[in-house]
Amino acid sequence: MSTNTKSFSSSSSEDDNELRRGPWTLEEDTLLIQYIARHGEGRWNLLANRAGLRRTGKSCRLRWLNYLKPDVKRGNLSPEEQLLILDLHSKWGNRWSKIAQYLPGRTDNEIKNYWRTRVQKQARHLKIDTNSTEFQNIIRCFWMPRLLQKIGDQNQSLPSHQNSIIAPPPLQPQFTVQGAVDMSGYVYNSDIEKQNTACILPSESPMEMSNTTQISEYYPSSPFGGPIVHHDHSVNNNGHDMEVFNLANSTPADNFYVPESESSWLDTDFSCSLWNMDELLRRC
DNA sequence: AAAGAGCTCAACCGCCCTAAG
DNA sequence: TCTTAGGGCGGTTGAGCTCTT
Repeated sequence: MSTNTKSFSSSSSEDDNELRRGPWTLEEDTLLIQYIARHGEGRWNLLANRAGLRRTGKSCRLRWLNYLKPDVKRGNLSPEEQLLILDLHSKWGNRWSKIAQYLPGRTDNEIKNYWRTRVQKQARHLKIDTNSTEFQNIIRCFWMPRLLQKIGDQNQSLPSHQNSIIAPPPLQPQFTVQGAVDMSGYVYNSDIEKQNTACILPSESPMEMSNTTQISEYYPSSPFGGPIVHHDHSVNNNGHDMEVFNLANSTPADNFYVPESESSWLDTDFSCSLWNMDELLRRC
């Protein structure tokens, strides 16, 4: 959206010394860009004066960083970026600027807006607090896997090399929990707080989930697009040590085999750190 | 076609931290 | 040590756009 088309609140009769507020004009943008091109960023109050802008230093800084800076990326967030935001927010909370450091070209303002308009909206619809364990589980169990599927779909158009990881089968909805439909099309339980489990369990699983050992092996989200119910070690035909990951509702043919030497790319708690997933997807 | 509701996102506010004097 | 200015950051607002009825 171009703010240059918005109405301007200041009148032509306003005091010349009065600071301007509201949408920036094309002329102001040009002044700011030209000044920074010549003198660089920083000392924003001084910059505002010397550039001839009747704006506060803060306003200039914000306009530059969030809109005018050449490397600012426009347009919708990609699934990868959305996934990273969800993952990093689960770790750091509302540390928007810190999260933005991991999304080149995206501003903290943009990420904050995404969180408030997309993520918080879902929580409101479900009447769940975004900081609650329930909502975190929904993100981990349904939203993130769905984004991973989208990323996988995108990557399927690329040449694949069946090397270290066996390509996953198309992710089918593995949960039959009754409830609302989230923005990614999955069905989840809107009354989740009534569940006693810490995470949403698949309704059907090839693994018996009742004993303590196997439940301790259950990870609701994984880089492979679904919950991991078991993992083990094996040796392949070439004599290489492999880690074997079993997903819910999978057959042995669907297992994911990751060389031991590569498994360090996985988070120990399978919390879907994007850098690890990115690397895994690249290697698929 | 019109009106109202809902959504998006640029911009502002106010608090906090840090460095310089 | 205290004061002050600059800058960073998270929260909030509201104009304009889009969607729905």
